[in-house]
Amino acid sequence: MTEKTKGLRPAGGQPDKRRAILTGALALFARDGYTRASLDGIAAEAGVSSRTIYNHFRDKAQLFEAVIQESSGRVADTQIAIIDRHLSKIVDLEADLVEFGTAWVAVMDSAAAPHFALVRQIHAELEHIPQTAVDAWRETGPRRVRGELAERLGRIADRGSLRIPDPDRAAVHLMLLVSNDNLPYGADRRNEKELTAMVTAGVHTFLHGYRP
Amino acid sequence: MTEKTKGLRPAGGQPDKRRAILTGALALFARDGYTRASLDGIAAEAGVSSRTIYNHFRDKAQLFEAVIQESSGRVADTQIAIIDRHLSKIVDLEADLVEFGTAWVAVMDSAAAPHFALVRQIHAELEHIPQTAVDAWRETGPRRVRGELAERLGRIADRGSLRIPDPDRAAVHLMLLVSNDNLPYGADRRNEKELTAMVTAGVHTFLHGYRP
DNA sequence: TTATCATTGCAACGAGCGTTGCAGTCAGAT
DNA sequence: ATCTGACTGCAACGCTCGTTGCAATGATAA
Repeated sequence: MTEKTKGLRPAGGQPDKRRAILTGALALFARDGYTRASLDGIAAEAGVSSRTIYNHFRDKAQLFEAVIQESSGRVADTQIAIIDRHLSKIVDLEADLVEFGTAWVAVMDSAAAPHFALVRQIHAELEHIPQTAVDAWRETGPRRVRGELAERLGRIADRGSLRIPDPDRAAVHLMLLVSNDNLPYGADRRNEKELTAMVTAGVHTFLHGYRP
Repeated sequence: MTEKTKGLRPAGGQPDKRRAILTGALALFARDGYTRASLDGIAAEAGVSSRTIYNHFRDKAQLFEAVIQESSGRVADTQIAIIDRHLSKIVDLEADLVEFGTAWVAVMDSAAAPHFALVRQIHAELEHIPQTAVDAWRETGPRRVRGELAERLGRIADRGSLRIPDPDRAAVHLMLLVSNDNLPYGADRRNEKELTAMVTAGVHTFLHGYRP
């Protein structure tokens, strides 16, 4: 509303409105969850009439699934970029892994923080989301990222720097260790120093667990 | 309703009713989450009039917090029992850790499955639960378990079987690795063989990461 | 028996929410 | 200028839910 519309508009609603809706819906779904988040709240957050949402999405459920898909794809791209940037050319394996882990937790805690709050909502709502949507999300999100990371680790193992019997499992282990999976086991909120200490310790454990 | 009341009854409602309410509320809160779960549904699940719930608990929020506390304490006791049973007397460290991990994931997947579904709901609802309740839960639940496991690991390290700079971190790493943290990274549902493979691989990584 | 008390069923309230219809407005395309 | 289509504000619907009040029931303790 506060901005002027510019450019052509394809069929099915204006794309900037759609993007605004998706962004606002991500924010509210992430914070409040599917049931608690209201369409009026989403509309307000997006700066859009609540009636417009029904111009772009069939109902609340489909909006939720669209938000999941959109956010998952975007974040997966970001994570894969981090993987490519830090794990393509290896010079010092431990140092490169630490830098990878640092970038990993940084993006999880800042830019992609709403997305991972949404992921917690998804995990809580799993019984109420149609299986097809869950499968689609897993495929375009975590599975794709895990596959990319597993491939990189496998390539490093081929060069002899690691011994990895199961690349998928190694990828999961590395992600778990460097991110502490969002403090589930009673950890406090971390400052900068504790954060790098966590990443370093995780990389250390991973490295000695998979080093030949 | 269907059972006869027996024994004395202390002030504030009958204890079997209270337990039935807590059990039913755990089941529904775990499956549906705080907002979606209705008091009528909980009352039906518990075999109790919805009016009776207000005899035992002030409102829905306090019932939720009571369920969290009750379930967390019970499950923490179970987990600590597993820790004591498998990590007190060490004969073969790797074998004992694998047995520990096997019992760990078994209880998470069966007896305590509703509790960990509830934990996922807590993680999703964190912004809507009073800080005091969150702190109380962390203390009687994950923190207490982590402390117990850290102490055991530290004692093993004192005997020279492990080299552990930070026992708390080591405890978190071990729990993450043996449980894969409830398949967040795109893992499929596991059968029995994959489950032991997961535990074994996790123990292997942990052990080589922390072995001197 | 009588008194106490937890439990129950029912009715009611007020609020919030998803969803739809309708009329009006505004910007771009012909 | 006219037409098209998207957006908006408003009102309304039906529904669910948390919560409370009230009268009735049944069991226990004196």
